Amino acid sequence: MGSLGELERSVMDVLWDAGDVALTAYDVQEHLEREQGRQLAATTLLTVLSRLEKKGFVASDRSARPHRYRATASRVDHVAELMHEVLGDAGDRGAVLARFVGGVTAEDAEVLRRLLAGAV
Amino acid sequence: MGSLGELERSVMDVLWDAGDVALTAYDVQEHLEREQGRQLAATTLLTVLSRLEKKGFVASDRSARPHRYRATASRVDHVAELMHEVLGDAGDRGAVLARFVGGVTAEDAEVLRRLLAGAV
DNA sequence: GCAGGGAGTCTACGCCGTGTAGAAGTAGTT
DNA sequence: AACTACTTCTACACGGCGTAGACTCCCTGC
Repeated sequence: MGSLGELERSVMDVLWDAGDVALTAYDVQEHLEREQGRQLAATTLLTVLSRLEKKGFVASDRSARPHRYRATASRVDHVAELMHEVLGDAGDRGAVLARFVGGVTAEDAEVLRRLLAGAV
Repeated sequence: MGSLGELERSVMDVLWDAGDVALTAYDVQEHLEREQGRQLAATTLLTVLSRLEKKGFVASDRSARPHRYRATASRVDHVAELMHEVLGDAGDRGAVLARFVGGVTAEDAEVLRRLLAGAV
């Protein structure tokens, strides 16, 4: 579906790093300030979080007074899904996989081998 | 690097399908008309081709009078690279690969197994 | 060598997504 | 009821992309 802008991605990173803990917009604001030295108005984060929610990337708990937000999927899930999406409109899947595997590090190849072995 | 818009992607598809044959803007125009029923001005295609060239997706031969354009990389290369790019900013590569492999079809898994076996 | 015409580039415009935030509204606390 | 913390609404600028007209250039035939 929708892709992520640069600030949106930063916000998602904060939420993803928080794991299952739902954060408030102010938490996110603080994290960005601390980790990136980026000073943003609270309303900016609220807006971004709303947009992310509309896109389905975050869910919110509006019963808590400072609303709390959490990512709907983990970063791992998100990235893996992106990979599938990309592979999806590839044409020749086999060829793409070959090229993909060809460019992968030795460790990654080993990981893949193990994963595929388990699935027999 | 840069991503592709919707028309840009269509144009790339035409070029990719053409393989090594370099096409003119008018060829592309005709293909889009025929395959998608999409009527576009020639200048539109010229503009898009220029932008694609600036982004590095196509190369042009300007000695031929109707300039000829070809894709710099195959679709397969492009898609595989995208997959690597995505995997790149993943955080936990192993976890992503696991999730990725988990969602792959049986045939794809078989293909991967074969590819990885060969690389031993 | 010059005119005509096909082809390419320049410029432009509208739309939409995104970053950014103030103003205005709402609700909980005292 | 008022104060205040929080949220939503509205807004604006900017850049990418779809789209193409206007303008320019260069080759070919006379």
